[in-house]
Amino acid sequence: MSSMSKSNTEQANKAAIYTISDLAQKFDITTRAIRFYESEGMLAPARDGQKRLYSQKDYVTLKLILRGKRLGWSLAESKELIQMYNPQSGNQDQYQRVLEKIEESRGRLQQQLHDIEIMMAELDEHEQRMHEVMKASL
Amino acid sequence: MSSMSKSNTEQANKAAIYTISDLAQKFDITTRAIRFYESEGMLAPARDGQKRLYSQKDYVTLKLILRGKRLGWSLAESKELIQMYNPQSGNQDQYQRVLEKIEESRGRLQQQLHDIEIMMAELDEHEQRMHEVMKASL
DNA sequence: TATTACGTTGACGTAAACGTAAACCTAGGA
DNA sequence: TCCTAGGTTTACGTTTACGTCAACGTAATA
Repeated sequence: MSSMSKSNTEQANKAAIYTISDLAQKFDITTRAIRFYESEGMLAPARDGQKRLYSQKDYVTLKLILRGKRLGWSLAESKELIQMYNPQSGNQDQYQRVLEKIEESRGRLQQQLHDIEIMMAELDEHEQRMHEVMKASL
Repeated sequence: MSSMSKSNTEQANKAAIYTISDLAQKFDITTRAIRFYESEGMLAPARDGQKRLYSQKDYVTLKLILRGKRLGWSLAESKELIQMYNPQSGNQDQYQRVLEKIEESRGRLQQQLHDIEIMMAELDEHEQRMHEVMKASL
């Protein structure tokens, strides 16, 4: 009836909460790893008594961490990125520093992009040679 | 005068030889690292008495190792790749296994490519937000 | 009520990839 | 002949990123 109420799914999403083993399953990592990331100051789950309760934000943070890992970033580097994404009120100078870090990250990603292109090309080449050698060996 | 002789530069390249500190300088790594890679069976430089002499092939191998590192590959993984590139006479089965490894490497590189695209997009987004916040804070 | 499942906090262990220091050799100048 | 600059081996130390117990709490379930 009301066009003013936010969708229930949105409400549900905001309230979405995971246990530590939920996340471990979803991301195929161990609970130990998740606790370790917390000890490194990368996660700060809520608590129900002793038990950790992870929000959607924690979920996203974990996704960032693991994406970083796949790209060979250290946890320290991913932590910087994550902190960068977390809104921090600051002065112009600090904004400037964040912009520099963004540029830095971009630079690294571009280098990796370049490395991947070369590796792909070399794999292609090698595959061709392999096919030839295989034919010759028949 | 002869169209049969290989170019001198090619000869020169084959003879190209580096000391360990030459390579350390060129790649901006320590000699310790280079010796470590050898101890891991990834390099096998010639010797002049005690001293190591690195060929063009060693140079290329080092390049592969470092490219792998930039992409977050372990030395063990890079070693596999390097061995894959080294011509090994084998049977059809072994060729098949090499082809599978090539596919595997490609898969990983594609995942990384995808991760990079997402990261880049997120960096762009965040930069936009930063600019807005900076304007607002003036 | 006893078990099972899942959670917690220590705390020590481990693999990878070098760093660092000691103790030595050796060829080429001053 | 004595440095100095480079090279060598051996060996222990260090950082990162968790793995692996142990010892315990708690909630649902047979």
